[in-house]
Amino acid sequence: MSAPSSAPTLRQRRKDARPTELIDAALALFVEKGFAATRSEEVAARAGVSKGTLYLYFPSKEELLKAVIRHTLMADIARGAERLAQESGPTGQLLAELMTEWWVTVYESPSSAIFKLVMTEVRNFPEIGEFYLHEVVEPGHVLIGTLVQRGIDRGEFRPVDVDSVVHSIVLPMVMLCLHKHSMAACGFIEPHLTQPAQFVRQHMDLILNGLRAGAGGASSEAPAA
Amino acid sequence: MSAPSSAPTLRQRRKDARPTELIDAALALFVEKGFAATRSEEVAARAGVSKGTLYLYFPSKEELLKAVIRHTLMADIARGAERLAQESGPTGQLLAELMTEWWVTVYESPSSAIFKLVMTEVRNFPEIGEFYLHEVVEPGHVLIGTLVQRGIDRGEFRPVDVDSVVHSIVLPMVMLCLHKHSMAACGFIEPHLTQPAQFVRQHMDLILNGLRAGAGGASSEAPAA
Amino acid sequence: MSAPSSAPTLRQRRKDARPTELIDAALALFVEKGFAATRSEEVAARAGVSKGTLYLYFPSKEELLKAVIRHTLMADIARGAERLAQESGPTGQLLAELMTEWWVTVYESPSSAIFKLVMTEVRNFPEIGEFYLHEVVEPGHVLIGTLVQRGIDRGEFRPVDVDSVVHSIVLPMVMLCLHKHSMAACGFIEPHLTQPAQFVRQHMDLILNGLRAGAGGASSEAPAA
Amino acid sequence: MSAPSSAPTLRQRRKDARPTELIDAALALFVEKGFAATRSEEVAARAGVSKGTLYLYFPSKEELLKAVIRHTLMADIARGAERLAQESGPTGQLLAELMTEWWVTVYESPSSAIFKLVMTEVRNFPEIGEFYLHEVVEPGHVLIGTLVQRGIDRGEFRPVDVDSVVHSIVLPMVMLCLHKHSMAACGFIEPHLTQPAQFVRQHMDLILNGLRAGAGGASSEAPAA
DNA sequence: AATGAATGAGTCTTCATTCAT
DNA sequence: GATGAATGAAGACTCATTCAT
Repeated sequence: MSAPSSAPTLRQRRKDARPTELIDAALALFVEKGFAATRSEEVAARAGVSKGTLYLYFPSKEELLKAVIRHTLMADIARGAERLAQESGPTGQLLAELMTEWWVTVYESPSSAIFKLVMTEVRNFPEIGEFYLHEVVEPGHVLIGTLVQRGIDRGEFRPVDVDSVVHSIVLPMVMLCLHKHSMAACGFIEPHLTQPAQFVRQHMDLILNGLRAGAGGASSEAPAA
Repeated sequence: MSAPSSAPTLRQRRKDARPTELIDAALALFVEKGFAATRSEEVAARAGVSKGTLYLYFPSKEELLKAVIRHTLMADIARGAERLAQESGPTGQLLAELMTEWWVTVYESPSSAIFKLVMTEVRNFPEIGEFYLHEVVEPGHVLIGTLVQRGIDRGEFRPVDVDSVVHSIVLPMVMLCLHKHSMAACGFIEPHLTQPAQFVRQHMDLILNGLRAGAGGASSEAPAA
Repeated sequence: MSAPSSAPTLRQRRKDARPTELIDAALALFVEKGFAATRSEEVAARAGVSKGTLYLYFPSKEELLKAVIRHTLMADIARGAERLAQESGPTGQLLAELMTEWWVTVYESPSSAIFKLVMTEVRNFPEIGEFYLHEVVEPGHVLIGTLVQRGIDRGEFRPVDVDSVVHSIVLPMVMLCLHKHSMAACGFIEPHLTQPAQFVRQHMDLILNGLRAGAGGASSEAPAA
Repeated sequence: MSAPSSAPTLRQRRKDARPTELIDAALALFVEKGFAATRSEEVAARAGVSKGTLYLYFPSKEELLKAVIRHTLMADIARGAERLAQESGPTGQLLAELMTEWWVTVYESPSSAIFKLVMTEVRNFPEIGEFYLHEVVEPGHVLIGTLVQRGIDRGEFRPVDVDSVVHSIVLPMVMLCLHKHSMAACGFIEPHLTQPAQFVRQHMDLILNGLRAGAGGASSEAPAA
């Protein structure tokens, strides 16, 4: 209807950015107030558009939620895998570095919010869980698990239950992200839980020490169930 | 219709039981669907009463939420403290036993659901966070922290940052509870995350090994921040 | 079920008083908040009984309303008529005395509240209007009208439209009652409107002066329409 | 479907008209059934819109009530004052004309309904009373009082209590309005109370005659309190 | 494409009324 | 008779979604 020459550039740029802007706005609000308690008009307002525009890009609030999760994770999913490519030196050190760099990044990025969102909404939208499990949990678990196994194989680590160790390593990091978007976001701050770099380092130090080859079980009980 | 002998108390008995029945129903639903997405009528129905009856005992849905948290935690709060009274033997063993018994109990009890509920709702109802922080987080942290410090003082553990270790110990346990009521409740089960007894034992074994006196930091970096 | 000898006295007295107590409580609340905005439990509470007891005496809230109006008016209806019996002396003086004594009494009695109640609720419960019209408005109008006519017949008053004069006489008095239970009850007091005795005297003085025989129409216009 | 010429304003025109349409609908219903007994959906329906639309323009039923009173009075408030500007001729005539023209207008206009609404709802919403007192009662009282005083000062009227006379003049007019929206609206019609023009004229004739200079108090009692 | 007025299904909450005790 | 726990119909208000402009 108008001249196609120069106009499309600016308008096009905005148009392309819209979905992302809406997703970012939705992520922030869904994580803050929960999906059910967030009004779609709020999302639109935060993205600087009107209610109607939201429905131009997403057919419903629920689809917006799914888009939020898919889109936000895409960015950070691969990151960890890349890290692994640079394997070199002793496994412990690699593991410590991987966790530190990766998790601090995740903690600071919008991805950290996804953990809370998934936790909060899986039971209402199980598809979310499926996606999250296959795209995030499993690859991540395998990644860390592979490293731990390598350490055992090389004799750097004592023989332990790999899956269990992976959880001992990862769960606190996930918890940190959840905390950031729940208690911490309300001002209930505990120093250690809001300085992820420091905590990850100390946590990995403790874990790696616990993995050190040559040491038996620490307690008087056997490590196995 | 019924024997007149026990009749006089029947009504009263029901009345006394109502708040608890309603709270239990509410806990289950709030944790499953979230506070905002749970209709008050559903809560009433699950408790076996009508909509109106709910409002006979709680002035609003929001007050019901607060009652749920207060009431449910009360039961389990003291439990941990009691455990500590039985201190004896080496600190590591005590710590492992404490964590195992206490957390398996918490994990199986309704209290485990509270973690999710608090996480999910703090940002909408900050009073909840205050209560949770003072009544649960802080006492628990102090309890474990005291034990770790004792271990260090007695030379059983190497010197480490106590707060950080407490988090390394506790966060995975909390995460287990969250997982139970989110992913696991949807059927996305990871074996280790749904057998808390086994995991706690292996986790504590790893941690205690990492705390063993005589060992330096595992990684090339210094243990202190 | 119990001995009929002495017990019935006290209990019976209370029982007989109940309906009246409930009616008084209802009148006060219906006039204050309106019928629709008054909860039946409030009425019961104000009468010192429980919700259920109210329904022992009145089959529904609406029947209670009608009972309130019937019962409350009964007392004061006859009063005016009695006054008239004592006719003696000049009509003007009789009229002034009648209005002063009668209306000050009505203004102070619960009957004054009835005016507001009827006004407020007729449109929802027209039966009320019928009753009020036949039992209160018409007798009262006839009573005053008869006196005015007598004054004219005797040559004490100039010839005027009797019905119109009756309204000029009575409407301000009714208005005083309405004011008492609306604006004045909220603290918006205008001195003249809350000292009925004084106002009635001055009002009647003005009216009677206006009725004085020997005077033509006051304005330049003819008195007739 | 419609001509595209005037189209651009159609939507806007409707939007601008909505608040007034809603207020008119609300006035009619609140006066008919009372505020508490009127459902907000009824108001919307009478204005030809849906429930939701009402809340687009007024945040709550209570705010709608206040808007009704403010908005409806605005129109007629100034009217009386304007009338006074045309002062000329003898005070009595001016007063009679003022009352006749002004009150017949008020009686026929929606403002007449406001008297009932205020009376009915002040005790539940005292702010209404404040507004009504300052914007209607006091200005009106002063307006009439000034005229009466002028008549006394000029020797046209005998000395009387001005405030009392103002009430003798005004209260019946207000009562007429109340009657119109209560008993009369139910079909309980008394001829004089529904022909305001005629009544006002006769009423003012009576009053002005009663104010005539040169006449003493009519009754045997002194005119002063 | 963007807007925001309009809708009405859905939810919280109240309250007249019932009935077991 | 008296009570008050329980009910559920009804009403205020919200919000996802549509659609005329």
